[in-house]
Amino acid sequence: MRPDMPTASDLSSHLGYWLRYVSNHVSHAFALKLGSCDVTVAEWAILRELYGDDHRAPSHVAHKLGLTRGAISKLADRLIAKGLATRTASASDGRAQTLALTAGGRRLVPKLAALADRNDAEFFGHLGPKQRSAVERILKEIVRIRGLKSTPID
Amino acid sequence: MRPDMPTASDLSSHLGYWLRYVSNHVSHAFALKLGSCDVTVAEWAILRELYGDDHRAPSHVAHKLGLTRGAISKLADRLIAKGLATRTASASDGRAQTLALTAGGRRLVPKLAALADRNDAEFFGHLGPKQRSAVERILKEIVRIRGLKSTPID
DNA sequence: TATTGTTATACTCTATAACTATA
DNA sequence: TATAGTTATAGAGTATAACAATA
Repeated sequence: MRPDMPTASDLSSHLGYWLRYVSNHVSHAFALKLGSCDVTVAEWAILRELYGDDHRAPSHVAHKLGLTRGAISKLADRLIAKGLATRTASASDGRAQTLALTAGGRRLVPKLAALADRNDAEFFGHLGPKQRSAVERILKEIVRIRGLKSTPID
Repeated sequence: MRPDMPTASDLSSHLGYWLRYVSNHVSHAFALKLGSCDVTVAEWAILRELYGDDHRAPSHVAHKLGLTRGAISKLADRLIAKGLATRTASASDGRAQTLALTAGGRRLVPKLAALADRNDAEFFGHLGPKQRSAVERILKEIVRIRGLKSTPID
């Protein structure tokens, strides 16, 4: 370091930086695993969402995942093309649609979840249960706080 | 939840999932702030790297940031086009290059760091100092462990 | 042959904005 | 007019692989 250099705060201290660094690598490793099932990380997020909460409006999924409706629309197209999900028009509201898993999609989710388990173990397996749950709690807390604060996404 | 549904491990328990969720939002919010200085998040990572460790080989930067040389090459092009960095041929090795900040680039880093500070505060400001340093330690530890394990990136 | 870097190509991810159809 | 959803467009981010120059 140069003694005459402005500190620029402490460059190594931004949590966002390390979060992005680690997240990029965790997601990339996971993407390689999911690739063996021809599914991407973003697709997995939707499958996972629909698995617990089937027949949902695209806008609901968008809100849950923190994405725009346009993004969900495109991802849903891919899932449908792969035979993993369906899109159904609502009977009561001509504008509304519903997303759901096909039988194949539903069967696939536990397999993908096993890959997610393995990926998690590779990156976080060394953490003790207390550390692990502390991280999980902190992340979910941020989502909660930001979720309340956030203006509608589009 | 459907009582007959296979558990698929616990879908809400993948740290990688929450990490990606939070990281995406933190990075997006940061990108909006950096946009006011016409800098992207990936460009910031390089500027930040060169600020503390100037005149570095692209391959060194790639290794530090966990990216490929091709990715650095493209990002460096953009930084050079913006007048924030320079690329210099090595005298001793005809293949080697060196990246460094321009005076303007060096002046810009503290401003960007202030934006990073602000972004961090928005997302992590509610954490106590102990929580904060715990998260930081855990993230850096993962980088350390994975760094040792990882095969060269290309 | 091995290494440093660049370039060409291709995808995913995601947003914004315009648009369609319905309410 | 407002809302649900789709589509068009665009750009960031990144990888892989082929390539050129040098060692």
